[in-house]
Parts: sequence; structure tokens; C-alpha cells
Amino acid sequence: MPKAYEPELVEKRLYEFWLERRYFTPSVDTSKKSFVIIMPPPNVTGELHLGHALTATLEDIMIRWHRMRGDHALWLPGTDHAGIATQVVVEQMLSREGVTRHDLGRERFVERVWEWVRKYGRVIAEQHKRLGASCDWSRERFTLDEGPSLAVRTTFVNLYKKRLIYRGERIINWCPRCSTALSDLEVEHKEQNDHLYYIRYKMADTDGFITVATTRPETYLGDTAVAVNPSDPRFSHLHETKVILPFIERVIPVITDAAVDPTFGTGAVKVTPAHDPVDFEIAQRSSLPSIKVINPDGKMNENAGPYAGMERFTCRESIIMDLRREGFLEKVEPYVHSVGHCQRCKTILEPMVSKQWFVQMKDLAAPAIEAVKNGSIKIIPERYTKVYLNWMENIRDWCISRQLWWGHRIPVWYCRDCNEITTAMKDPESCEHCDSKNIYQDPDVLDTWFSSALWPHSTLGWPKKTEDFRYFYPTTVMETGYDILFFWVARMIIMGLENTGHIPFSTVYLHGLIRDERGEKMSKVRGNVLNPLDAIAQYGTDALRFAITTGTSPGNDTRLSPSKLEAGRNFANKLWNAARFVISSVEGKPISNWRSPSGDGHIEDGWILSRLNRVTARVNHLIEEFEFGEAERELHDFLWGEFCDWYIEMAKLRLKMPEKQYPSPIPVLVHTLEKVLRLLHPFMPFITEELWQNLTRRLPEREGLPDSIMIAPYPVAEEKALDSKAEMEIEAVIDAIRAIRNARAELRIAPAQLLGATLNAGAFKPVFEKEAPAIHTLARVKPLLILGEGEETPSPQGALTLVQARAVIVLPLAGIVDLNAERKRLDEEKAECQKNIAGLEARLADHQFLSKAPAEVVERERQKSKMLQERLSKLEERLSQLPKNP
RNA sequence: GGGCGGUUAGCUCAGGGGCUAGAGCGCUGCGUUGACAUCGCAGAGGUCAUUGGUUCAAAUCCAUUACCGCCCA
Repeated sequence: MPKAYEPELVEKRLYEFWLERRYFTPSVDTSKKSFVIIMPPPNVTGELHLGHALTATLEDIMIRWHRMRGDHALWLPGTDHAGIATQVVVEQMLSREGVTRHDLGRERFVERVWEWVRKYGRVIAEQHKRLGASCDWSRERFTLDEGPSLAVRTTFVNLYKKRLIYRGERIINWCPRCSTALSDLEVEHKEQNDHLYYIRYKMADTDGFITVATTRPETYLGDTAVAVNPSDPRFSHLHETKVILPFIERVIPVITDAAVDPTFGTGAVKVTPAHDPVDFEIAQRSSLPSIKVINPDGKMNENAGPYAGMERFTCRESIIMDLRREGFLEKVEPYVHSVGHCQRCKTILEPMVSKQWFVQMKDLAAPAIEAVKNGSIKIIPERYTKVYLNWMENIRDWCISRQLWWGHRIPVWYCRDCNEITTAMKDPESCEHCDSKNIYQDPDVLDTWFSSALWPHSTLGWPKKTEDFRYFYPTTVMETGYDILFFWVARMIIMGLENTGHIPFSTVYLHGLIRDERGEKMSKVRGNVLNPLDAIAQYGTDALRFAITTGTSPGNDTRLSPSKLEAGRNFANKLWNAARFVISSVEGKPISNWRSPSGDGHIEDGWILSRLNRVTARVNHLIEEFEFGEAERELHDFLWGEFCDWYIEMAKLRLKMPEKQYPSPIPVLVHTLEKVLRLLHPFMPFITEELWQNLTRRLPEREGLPDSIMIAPYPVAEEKALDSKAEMEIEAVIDAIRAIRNARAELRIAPAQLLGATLNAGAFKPVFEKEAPAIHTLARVKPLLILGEGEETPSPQGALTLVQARAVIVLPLAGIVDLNAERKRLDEEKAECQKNIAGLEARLADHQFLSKAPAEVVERERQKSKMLQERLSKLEERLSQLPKNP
């Protein structure tokens, strides 16, 4: 075995081994419990980033744990066609060839996208394999596959027939760059330093004017009214009057509407129904006409009179100049407001009246609200429940049509003869209303999230009643980032309930974002992205997995830095070397009883087995509670801080000794390592598999051992292995060794130099006698005289005394120890000890405490007090023995 | 404007009523004893943001203030 763990030598080979054995593919077995995670589908042409790596790691941890516990664990992977994103990428590629999608035409363009997808669509899957993801590739799905597409079609037709999908002229968010409508969720609101323009509109019938304030003067061309608050006395005399728009000379009414905020600007606002959501509603209430002045490409249209053809922001500048010149511009104030941007391309969006398809959400949301409220679906961390409910209870209709070519085409046909709409499961040949053959399909496609919303059931076969659907649905856990709670999770719950009548999953686990070491969001623009594959190449997959999940808690963002990756790599290497030690120790030796070794052979055996079982219980509990980061931390601490630092070090001595005198530590070494490997396997699959196969290959008693750790049972704690006495005893020994080492370091005694020592262990005498060889070697003391209760501890001149709860250690160091310093040190320890006793005594004298605190707590405090008292008297004894110093 | 989260060691973060408050990294000193220098041993370092309250007991629960971050409008 190499001296250091070399991940590149094992990862690929083991992944192929697992694939070959089909370990990732669960069978349908209704007698067994299923555990199902549907993977959030990444963009088909995208590349794996750390968010995906985190998703995959957390899901793999759950899946592997459940699989090892014997559940039929299905982790279904897939990819998303990602309408806008993919179309944009391909259009960019085409533009390098000097063609637009319109040059190609729809059919040829879509064919080009498919080519692209076929070429790059495997990237994500391959990268997931590098991460060790144990997902079932045989069930992999793509949103545009036949199955999921059928689900989309079925859903659309059903909802249309239930009148829950409708077509309407509404104000929507339009991205002029992507040239498509977007849903409200795809709008990114950003605070912007801007200006508020005060524009004068001349009264039509009198001499005066009315001043309105706006941040978007270019839209005045589409104004169809001026509105004031009905209760605003400043304008009551102007109700029912008319004003004239500058230059274009359109006469529009002054109306009243309660939505007008009297404190904004002058209290009078312009109303542009075609380009503002609030104005759109005002217009509906007052039956105002709506005049579009901006085209989908962001240029002013023919209704803009002299400004027609101008780009919208150029037009703004131009209009401001003209208004100012003609005295229509009263003033300009600096103004901060929130502006909607395209989430995808960051272009400033244009609110625009447009005929689009919508899902009516309110009724659909009701059962989805109920499912979370009544606990059928649990959200982790819990605080997101409120966020979810708040959004759901204020839900608005969902604009689902997109003016793109890449995606699920809207299954709607319009009749040129009767203007009616036909929608059906099969593409119609003629209008279902007038039977005319003169029909054409809606050119638009559906929002990508529409198909994503069906993902948990569409991937399992719905609407067909497949075996998979019957066995694996509802799924168990939906694990994803909190940033897509509304986009995806909420909509999956809605659509799952609507389509199947069942919740799509019972637990939602939301993870946080991975940021860079300065806490900034990683992005290509910032140039701070860390490529997971680079990290894997440099540190290994297990190190990366460990680094991004250890010490994290659900829903909280984490920072990733090279030093965390190093820590992961170092931990893997530590494990590697601990295993290397155990494996080399068993080589050529008879091994017996490693499956269930006795802890009675030696105190430290009982100790490590007890600790192992406590950790096992903790880890299982933590995984159940989705506290993966904490579970890993505890395993890390156990392996490194207890097994390696102490048990292995102690075992080394016994390995060198004749077995008659000291029972061999090999069964316990092997047993503990083997268990730790299993415990760690869900987190660090590659190294644990490699070591486990390496180890078990050399062992007897192989009955029931599978070929792979990934299908070996996950350890379960055994009550009978817990041994508090052994834990206490080894703790006392460790304390003594630490105290001696500490003294040696403080006094700068060379490591090679052996010291003689006397140790009075009181009632623990037999323990220390048994552990004497460990103390010899680990504390480098020899000879060591061990005394017990009632035995006088000699204290020669110039000795250093270490007083502990369970032992007093005397190191004869005449000439090295400064007596003044020694007295000072003991005095300080005494003071500290007295302080602690005083605190405890005060508490123990308090009737309230004695009567109200649980008996167990009171008892613990009594014990503590007793131990401190003992220590205090030992300290006093040592102090009295010190020669009086002038 | 409404809501949520954070504030704990120099840095990054765990810990969510009863430890002497922990870890990793960093820092200081020592170290080539056949698992590991991707390491070992030892050490320094904290008014748990503020102010009140609840409680026998508060880093932990409640309220307040301050600052930072996020979401929704």
C-alpha cells in the first residue's frame, strides 16, 4: 500500500466496479421499504459547479446510508432542457457562424440544439460519476424524453379542461434581449440610483397644468390618464377634467383611484396601462384604453410618434431634452428605486401587456398549503415553512408561455375560421369546434419549470401506472438549494398533488449556498468559481465531499477555501494510514474473533469499543436528523482523536509484547477499523471501499461479508458494548499522561530523556498498574512507582507534583524545578480549585436548586464537588510538603 | 414596508437550557521512536454583539438595540 492515499488510483476503478455490479439499481420489492430521492435535474448543457457537487454529495450520503440499512434506495438522476439558457448558448454559437435562428428557421434551429445536447449533454452525468454519485443511471431521464413530455402534455390538457390554464392579455415581464415573457419569479429586483422626473401636463380646458412624477418619462407616450387619490384635497377640483400630453397632443382624463399614493411625487401620477402593472390595474378599474409604445425588441413603436424606432433608453434621453426645452419638465430629483432585471441575462425588463398562457394558482395552491400545514410534508430547516406558506398564500397566476423554440411546444391549435382553441392529447387534424382544417399550433413553448414541476412523478412513469410509479411514488426526500424553494419545490408540491392526488415527497431538505473564502457568491463574472473537477484532481473526491459538507448545518451558507479541502485530504490520508497500520499489523498473524471481540481483555479495549458504540449511536441519530455535517465531525474526532491518537498508540506496545502477558489488540483494532470504514462510507465512498476490500480480503470469519462495503450493513450501536467504567479509567490514564507530557514540555526536558516518577492513583491503582507500559512509553517515564490508597507518596526535595482528580504524580526533578515557580503554580491551581468549589457549594446550598433541578443534575454537581474537594486536599498536602522558601 | 437568518478564539464555523464553551486553519515551542511531516507532542488565545427579562440555572429561551446578509413587495 502506498504511503499516502492516492485517490486517482482508486476512484475510477471502484466506480466502474460498482456500476458493473449494478449496486445503484434497486429492484422493485413491495415487501421492503423504499427510499427515494429524485435528483434536481441540472441544465443539460451545463457544467457541474459546486452547488451540484453539494447536492450530489448530500443526496449520496442519504442514499448510501439507506441502502446500507437495507432499504430499497432509488436515486433517480436526470437533466433539464433549460429553455432560455440552452437556447441562448446555441444562439451564441450560431452568431459566431454569422447566422441567427431566424435564418435557420424553427425546425433546423431545434435540430441544431439537439445536436448540441447530444454532444454536451453527457458532461453532467460524467461529472456526477467523478463525485461518486450512486444514482441509478438506468432510470436517468431528460425533461424532453417521451415520458416526461407525455406528462407535460397530459397536465396541460387536464388543467385547460378544468379551466385552470387560460390564455389572457395581462401585464407580464418581458425581456427584450431574450425576447420572451417571464414569470414573476424570474425577475430580479435591484435597487438603482435613478431620477424622478416631474412633468407638466397642460389642462385641456383651463390655463393651468398638472405635474406628474415618473421614473420612466418615455412611457408618457402611452399614457391614457392621470390619476389622483380620491381623498386627496389638493386635486379635488380637478376631478373629471382633462389634460393634454406634450407633443403628441393626446387628450386624456384625470381620474381617481385609491391605489395612488398621495405622498409619491406631487400626488398625481401618469397612467400607462400597457407598461406598468399598477397602471394596468387602474386602467381595468376605470375602463381606460391601453396603448403600447414599446416593441418587444425594446424600441419605440409607431404609437410613439416622433420617437418611433428609437431604443427605449435613448428615447428617454431624447424626451427629457425635448420636455426641458419646451418647459414641460418642472424638475428632476435623484431617486432610488427597485428595477426588475432578467434573472438570466440581467437586462432591464419591460413590463408589457401581452397575450400569454397562465396557470390559475390559487385553487391549486390550497392543497399544497394544507400538506405542509398538517405536517404531511416536512421542511428542513423548519424556518422555511413560514417562507413557503407566506409565498403560497399570496400566490399569483403563473405565466407559463415563453417565446422560445426550445422546449415543450404548447399543445394548442387555433382555428383561422372560427377563432376557437383546440387542445388535445393527440395533435388534432382539424378544429374541434367547426371542424375546419385551417388550424395552426401556438408557436410558443412552456416555461421550463412547468415540466420541472412534474419531475417527481413524470420521471417514475406518470401518467402511466408503471411498476416504478406504484412502488417509488410518493418519493421520500427532496433535497435542493433554498434558492429554488418557490421556483421548483412549491410547484412540485402543487402539481404532484393535482396530478397524482398524493404529495410528491414527505421531506424537503434545503441546503445553503457555497461561497468563496471571502463569503462572496461564486460567479463567472466575479471570476471566483472553483471547479469541482479541479478540486477532485488536486485533493480527491472524498476530500471534496468532506470539505463541502463537514461542519455545515441545513439551510446555512458555507464558505469553501483551499484550507478546507486540505483538511479533507489530510483526513483521508489519516484514515489511509491508520488502516495501513492495522493491515500491516495483521499480516501473517492469526486473527480470531474480530467480528465481535471482547472488551474484557484489556481496559483500553473496553474503552475504544464503548466509544465506538457511542459514536455509532450518535452518527445514526444525526443522519436521521439530517445533521450530516455534525455526524462527519464526530466521526472525524473519534477516528483521529481517540482511535489514532490513543488506541493505536497503546496497541503498538501490546503488539510487541508476548501475548501471554498482554492479550493481542488485533481483534479490536480490526473490528474498530472495519466499523469506522462502514460508518464513514456514505460520506467518503471511495477511500472506505478501497480500504475495506483491502482489509477484509485478509481476514477470516468472512461469513455474510459482501463483496462491497456499499452493500454491507450500516453499523448499529450495541447497548452491551457501552462501558462507562472503562471510559472513566482510560480517561484518568490519558489525563495522567497528558499532565506528564505537559510538565516535560514546560520544563524543556528532552523527549529522549526518561524520567522516574511516582504515581499515587488511590483506588485506581490496579488500572494504572495495568496501563503502566502505556504510561512508560507515551509519557516517557521509567521507572514508575505506582501507589494506592493509604500509601505514603514520597516527595523528595525539588520534586514537581502534578495533582489531578484521580492521581498525584511526583516527578523528582531536583535542580530543574524552580521551587518558587512550583509553589506559585500549585497556589494558582489551588485558587482555581477553590473558586470552582465555592461556585458549586453555593449552588448545592441553594434550596431552590435542590428542589427544582432534576436529581440527576444535582447528583452530577455533588460528584463534581467531591472530586474538586479531593483535589484541593491533595494540592494542600503538596504545598505543605514544599520547603518553606525565604 | 413585511419577513428570515447571522453576530461564539486571529480566520472559517459547530454547539440551541445544567461541561472547565469546542473543531479545523493560523500562531508559539519542541520533535526523523517502522501507520501517517497530508504527521506527532505541548501551549497561547473567548465578557459567546448590546441592554433588559424569564429560570434554581442562559452562549442556548423571550424582548430590545446595533451592525451584516438574504428573501418577498
